[in-house]
Amino acid sequence: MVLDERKRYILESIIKDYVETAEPVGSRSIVRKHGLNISAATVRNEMADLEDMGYLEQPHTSAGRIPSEMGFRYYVDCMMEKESLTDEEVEILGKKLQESIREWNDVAQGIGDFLSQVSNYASFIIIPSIKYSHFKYLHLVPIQEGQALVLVVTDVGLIMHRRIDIPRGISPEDLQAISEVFNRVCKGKKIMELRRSELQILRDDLKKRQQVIDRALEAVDNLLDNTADEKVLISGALNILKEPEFKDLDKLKRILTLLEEDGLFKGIIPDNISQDVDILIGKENQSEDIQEMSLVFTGYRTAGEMGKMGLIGPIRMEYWKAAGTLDSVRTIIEDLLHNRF
Amino acid sequence: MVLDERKRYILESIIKDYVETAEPVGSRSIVRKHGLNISAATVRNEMADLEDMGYLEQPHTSAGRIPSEMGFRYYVDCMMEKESLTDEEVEILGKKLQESIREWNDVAQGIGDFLSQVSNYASFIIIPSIKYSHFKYLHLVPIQEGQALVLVVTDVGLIMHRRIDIPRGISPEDLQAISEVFNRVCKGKKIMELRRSELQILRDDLKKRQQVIDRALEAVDNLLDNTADEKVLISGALNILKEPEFKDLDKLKRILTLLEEDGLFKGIIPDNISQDVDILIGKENQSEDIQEMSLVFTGYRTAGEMGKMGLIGPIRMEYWKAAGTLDSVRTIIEDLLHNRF
DNA sequence: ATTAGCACTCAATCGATGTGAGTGCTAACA
DNA sequence: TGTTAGCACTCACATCGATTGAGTGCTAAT
Repeated sequence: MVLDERKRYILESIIKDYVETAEPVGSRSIVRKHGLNISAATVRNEMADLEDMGYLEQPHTSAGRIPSEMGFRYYVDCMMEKESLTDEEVEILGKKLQESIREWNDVAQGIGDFLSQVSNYASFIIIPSIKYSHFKYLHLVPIQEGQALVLVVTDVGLIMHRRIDIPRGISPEDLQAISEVFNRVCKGKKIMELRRSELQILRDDLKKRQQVIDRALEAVDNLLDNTADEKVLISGALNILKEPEFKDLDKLKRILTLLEEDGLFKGIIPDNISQDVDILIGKENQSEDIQEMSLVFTGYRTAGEMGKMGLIGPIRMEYWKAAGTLDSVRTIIEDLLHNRF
Repeated sequence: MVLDERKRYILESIIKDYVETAEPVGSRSIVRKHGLNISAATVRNEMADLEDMGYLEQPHTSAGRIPSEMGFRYYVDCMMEKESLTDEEVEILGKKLQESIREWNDVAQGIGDFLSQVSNYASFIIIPSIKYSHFKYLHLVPIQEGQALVLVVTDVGLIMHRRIDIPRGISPEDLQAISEVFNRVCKGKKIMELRRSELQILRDDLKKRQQVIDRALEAVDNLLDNTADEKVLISGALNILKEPEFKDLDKLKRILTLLEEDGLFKGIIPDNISQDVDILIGKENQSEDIQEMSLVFTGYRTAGEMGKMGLIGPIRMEYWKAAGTLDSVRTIIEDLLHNRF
């Protein structure tokens, strides 16, 4: 559907005003605020047209208009210009990342915090499952008599550990030797292939140290069970308290619960995701739970796998800023991942 | 102040009713619900007395009475019987703990979750700073050419790690040797004494491996900076959404923010804390931010240090259940800590 | 095609009124 | 002297109608 210049301008004005104030926008206030040299009556006619076409709606007869979800969709598809991070904001993020040169988990948390602070919406960032990353290194470290640490390192530099009990009398050299066997067998395998059953071969190989290997295998199993899933980090959930549309306690409760309970959240993010910024407005969301919210999200590439991140806000959302921010942040962190890890 | 039997019974009735319903309690409903064989008028006289003494108050002239903070205090001090966990609940906790035989951090999180679920209030659990625990073991583990892992183990079994860059040409044997020097010098020191300046001695000792030691020292510094403070875990913050006293959005926002932002929370928990269950009701709290809430908390002993945990709810709180729960959980986790770590 | 003018709509606000749960006081009673 | 029935009084809360005002749609003039 093609709109003429003036209709586009009016639609945009209404969207900007409505996003800012959360109030229906009237014809008078448009001419006043946006310096049009046509009369309110003309605007009214145009608005009536836009409503017929489905881009606007009226809460009730004597109120102004608000953009419909379709109106937002049109704006996002045909008119929006993404607003990237300012230099200042980029600098802030840079500093934040420099402070935490630590594990990627921490970095991700930092990025999530940044996203929610700069946008004033709730942010999420999903770290891809380690299942598909590659095993690099296993080390058995003696901790004290009777205990050792199983240390697993992956190719993206993720480090996981578990403590195990070992029989007395196993020397550090024994542990070293066992580690070496592990590494020989597992080199380059995918993490998800380190399953116990497939490593039984080791056990048969080295009868004598059977018990240590058994324990180590258990630890690896355990690590996989507990960390293999993708990880969801939410930041700034309380930002939604700022939005007037959630002054209703029940709504608020539903949404906060959705954001706080790990399990619930995963369901609302689409599976197939690209490196473009994608937008789902209100009922466009598959999951009913967030059909009164909008989702702006993108994928980021990390060592072969695809992570996801995005922002969650009201339908009346600053899509231009949200989309621009995500664009900027994605390129920044992909650079970072490429250079640092 | 001593109250006669009947006044005590009436006070208790009012507290139980008010905690349950959050509504002012009238004289009629007391005789009705609690099967007293005196008339409402008599109860009214008693209530007037209790109000004069400060144990009750009236929101307005024509409403029923609600317990004052002083009334709750009297109840807690002189009448309350703690209600321990049921056998069922103990079993649930046991199962939960068995599932997570992992790090103490995870166990603590599990306990926090349990507390908030079983009580329907927000829970907190504070893991004491590792500053005062003792260094047990340091290990430098080669990860790949040019990188090593600094592994620090404390006497309570906490394991921390940081990755460092090392010059090419350092062999695993070199790392082993350096580790041994570290361990010799640091054995039995408190973690907070592992500060860089005090370990310079190492550096002078081994000119040749200077750079590795430098990096390792940096890593240790870094670990201390980032993990040395006590750690606060909050669970079930959203439980406060259930309480009618927080239907006011502003209040709600203040309190949720307090619970979600790490820094803010520490200020509201008293410093000196014993292994008894302690209760702070409303304005008894030092911190203004939670003077419209109550705090029920206790200390737990872990390897020499004192951790803290507790529940946060409205003034109209089920103190008996909260206090009993904390009592039970404390003994359970002290057993656990004693046996397992 | 645009605009001024005007009647119309309807949410929101305000005030008056009624209702009811609960109290305090008094006088009678055991 | 403690207890109780009776009754007038208070006050939050709900309900109803009137008023207000921002905004619309329609019509007729430009």
